[in-house]
Amino acid sequence: MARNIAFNEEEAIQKAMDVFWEKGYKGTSLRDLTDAMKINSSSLYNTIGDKQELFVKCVKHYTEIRKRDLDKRLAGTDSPFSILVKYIDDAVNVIISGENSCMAVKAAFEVATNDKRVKDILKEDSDYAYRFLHQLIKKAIENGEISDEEDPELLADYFISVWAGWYESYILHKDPIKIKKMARYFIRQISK
Amino acid sequence: MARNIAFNEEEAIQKAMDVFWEKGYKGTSLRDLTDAMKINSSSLYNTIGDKQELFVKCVKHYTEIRKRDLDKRLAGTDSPFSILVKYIDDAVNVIISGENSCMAVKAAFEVATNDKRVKDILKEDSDYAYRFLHQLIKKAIENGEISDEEDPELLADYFISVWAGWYESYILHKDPIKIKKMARYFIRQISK
DNA sequence: TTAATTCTGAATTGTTTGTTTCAGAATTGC
DNA sequence: GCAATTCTGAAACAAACAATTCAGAATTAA
Repeated sequence: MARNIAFNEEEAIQKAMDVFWEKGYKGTSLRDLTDAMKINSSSLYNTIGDKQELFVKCVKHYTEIRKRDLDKRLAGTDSPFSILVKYIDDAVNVIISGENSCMAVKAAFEVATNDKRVKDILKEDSDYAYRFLHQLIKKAIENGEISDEEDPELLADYFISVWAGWYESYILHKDPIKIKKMARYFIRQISK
Repeated sequence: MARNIAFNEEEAIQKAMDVFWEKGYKGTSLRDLTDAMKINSSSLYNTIGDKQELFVKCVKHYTEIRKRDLDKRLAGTDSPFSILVKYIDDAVNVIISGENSCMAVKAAFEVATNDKRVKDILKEDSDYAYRFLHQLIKKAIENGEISDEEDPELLADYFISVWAGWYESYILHKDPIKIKKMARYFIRQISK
């Protein structure tokens, strides 16, 4: 019988993800990847596949982490509105404290236009965030914390868009106050 | 005395810009560029410079076109508020009718993090749009078309962010209605 | 026409790219 | 321990990459 694979695939993908996240798809060479993953290219090709395949797996990994995060936020006993506010606060803190932008946003602009698989994964990720926001907003409206004149579907889409734009703003201006103000404005607007 | 350059530099940069716009910086090879520009690589290196230099010139060219567009919008006799609404409408139409995203947004995510020159050009471009929006909103508040409780600086930043996010939304969902709804929501919110 | 200068195009540079090969080390079940 | 199987690592692959070279064509002003 055969021996087992000597490297931990999930750990390796995590390492590869970090490199792709920083350098982008085209900006990352296979040597960058194998160096970070600490495996030989033959092992990579025998187990995971080629560069594209690896990238797809990294994006999938990235979105799975985000999915788990959203699930955890729903698991608590906080009110829908306070979950929402906490989520927005945390999103702002991730933007203004991280060196890098969101990998999903970067990949959307660089890769999703050419690679259907990546696009579908990111679309699924976006839809998941949409449903997360949508249900919270809907419940918050029922609780009377958000005005019933607001459209939960629209607001969910709207937040996802502003949030992506905040990353671009922060790349260019590196101004935390700007982002914080916009977040506060968004919350104030939807608050009854 | 010496002969003149046989190719039109601005035309060549326009062609190069189209390629960079579509394929990104890393995704564009020098062959792609010289093919589109219809010049030899030696001519390119003798007149414009290397790939980076060319990209910087292309981004600059892109932002100059946008600058001229904003200036033209201010030149008319329309009210500040209607200039604003028309600008937003046009922005939406560009997003939902174009195959590609905004080059400035794409470049911000792919290149601006590594290349200071590109970042500075894009920052300047963003600041120009900011001033454009800011003055229109301010005047619209003075005219009573926008509530004086709104903060023109915040709203200008806010629109620039949502607008960038709309591009990501459209890449993933290709849903014109989504974008139109969000634009209408933004206009309705600021309308007195 | 001429001499000075500059631009052009084909060929080529060394490097880096993604990918494959294959001999041998490692691990397994029996 | 052994045979079967599979993983590993160094080396090598062709292709693509950005960039350079240089001889000669083209253009200029006198």
